[in-house]
Amino acid sequence: MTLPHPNTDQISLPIVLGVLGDPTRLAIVRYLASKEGVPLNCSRFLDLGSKTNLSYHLAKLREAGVTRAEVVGTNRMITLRRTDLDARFPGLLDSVIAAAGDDPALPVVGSHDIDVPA
Amino acid sequence: MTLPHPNTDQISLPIVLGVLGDPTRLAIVRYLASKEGVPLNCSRFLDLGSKTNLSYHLAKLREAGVTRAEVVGTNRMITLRRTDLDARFPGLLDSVIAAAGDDPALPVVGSHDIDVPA
DNA sequence: CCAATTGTTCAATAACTGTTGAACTAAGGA
DNA sequence: TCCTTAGTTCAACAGTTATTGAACAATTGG
Repeated sequence: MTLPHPNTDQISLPIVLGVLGDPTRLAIVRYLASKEGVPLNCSRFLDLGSKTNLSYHLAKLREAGVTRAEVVGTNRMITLRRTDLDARFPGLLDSVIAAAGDDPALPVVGSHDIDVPA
Repeated sequence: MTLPHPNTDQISLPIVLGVLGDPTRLAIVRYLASKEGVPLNCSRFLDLGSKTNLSYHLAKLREAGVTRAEVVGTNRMITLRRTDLDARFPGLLDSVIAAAGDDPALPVVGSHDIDVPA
């Protein structure tokens, strides 16, 4: 009942870069990074596309080794494989997330989230 | 007779990542980084593919803002746009080059150079 | 059990990508 | 001038990618 993930040492640089070379997936990664530690289910990303389309993009990210998906009931809890990526490609994820962080051209997840004042 | 290049602020993160998500182009960038400062003409990369194919990949890199191509006679002198990329996406190029630096899966430029280990 | 929720799989499709060979342009040197 | 060198452009092609709706599977709650 677990989903296939590459081992850390199987993660390929060109594949990771290719997978990140898509605005939808970059937006997913940016959102995951902003909620690090919090496992999110797929529906969290529905702002970015249809259910089917998200399933496709999340599978790409998982197969590339960028994300991990854990099956919990009917949910797949998605997390960034930060530790693994940092070990394999030091600094890469940080610089990508920083660059994506203020890119207004990327689509946004949770634009209608409730703004919680401090 | 100058070739079109994007301005620094026009360089797009997903486009750069997408362009780097190809082994041939990563090999080109890795080689350019290893010869930084030295302008190289296109023929330098013929190990990686046919003349036509190289023209295609080098155009992709140039249009994405990763490389600069200067016309000098019948040659195009290719350089990495390191300063521009560092300004736009701090740390990104360094981490990509470092990650590519020891990737045995990438094709190699200049395998006939003085490269032979004892 | 039944129904709702969560997400995947499938087939179809349109668009894009990488690769090729032939033909082309442009500059430089004999 | 003619030939060579350096590189581009073009049309064609096979393969891949992103997207969609319909159908499917699995789990959970009533």
